[in-house]
Amino acid sequence: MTDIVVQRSADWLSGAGLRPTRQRMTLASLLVGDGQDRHVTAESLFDAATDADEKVSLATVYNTLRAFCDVGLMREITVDGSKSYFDTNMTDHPHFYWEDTATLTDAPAEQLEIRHLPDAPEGAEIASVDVVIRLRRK
Amino acid sequence: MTDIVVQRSADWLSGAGLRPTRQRMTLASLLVGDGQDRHVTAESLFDAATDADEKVSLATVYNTLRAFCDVGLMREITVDGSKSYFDTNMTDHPHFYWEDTATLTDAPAEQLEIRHLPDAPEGAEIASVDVVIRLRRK
DNA sequence: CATATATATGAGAACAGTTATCAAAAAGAG
DNA sequence: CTCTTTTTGATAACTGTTCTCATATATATG
Repeated sequence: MTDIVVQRSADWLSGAGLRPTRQRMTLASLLVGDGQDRHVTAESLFDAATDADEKVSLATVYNTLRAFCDVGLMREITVDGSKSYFDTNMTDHPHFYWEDTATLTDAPAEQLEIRHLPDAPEGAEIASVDVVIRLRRK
Repeated sequence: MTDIVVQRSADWLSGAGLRPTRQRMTLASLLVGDGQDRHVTAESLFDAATDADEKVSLATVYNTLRAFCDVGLMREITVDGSKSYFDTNMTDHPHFYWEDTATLTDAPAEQLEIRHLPDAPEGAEIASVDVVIRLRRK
């Protein structure tokens, strides 16, 4: 883990008021260490940590992903009934879901233009609008 | 179950080439018996059958919902990580997801106007576009 | 630096939703 | 009817996730 990765990870955590424990630093560096956004499942992040020879329990991966969401560092994306996906990109944007590999990537937000949205029914307000573009390999 | 409900349910099944067993007729009548579209989970449909004093096992509810999807009578909608939702409305349309009750309803398709959609990445094509409007009660 | 207090971790149990198993029952064909 | 195929359902198994709680770690305080 280079200095800049450590720095970025530490900043990311402290900016949200989270203590920089060894496990959180490990996961943070895997998530935002290179300054890029990332989409993970609990399992994929656990595997990534294991591959990097970092010991983090699966329970902690779950706890930590939830903690990151709670403090607004990540958001949960619902694309598939069976697994939860988490995204470090907090801006409002659509997603590509690759059906063959069950992976999630960002779709360019500037290419989505919604001209009109259904009105929220009486007594309700729109909390968010999720757009998932399902892709099939040609 | 009135004649028209029986008729509609039988037609719905036979149109898809499915045998009209007692269980399928029960579930079909609950789903499309009144000619309206419906959104269910396996559990909600099982409960509805139970409430109607019709004996259908939970396993059969799952089998049947999958069978209905396989033959194109229904589609599965992904809105929430924990449960699968099924919709009898096969047209392309957005959904309202009511966060407080975890229920799904149709949003008026004619009120959604997508002017431009991100291009599918090289080597991929768009299979479908899911739009879920999350609602919060005011 | 030492120690107290609050917080985080992890092994494994528990849990929810769903799928698989497979013998018994029911549907349709001949 | 009888035979063959399909469907059903009780229950076990499975998957992803959450819970439990003793132990370990981080930070605050003296």
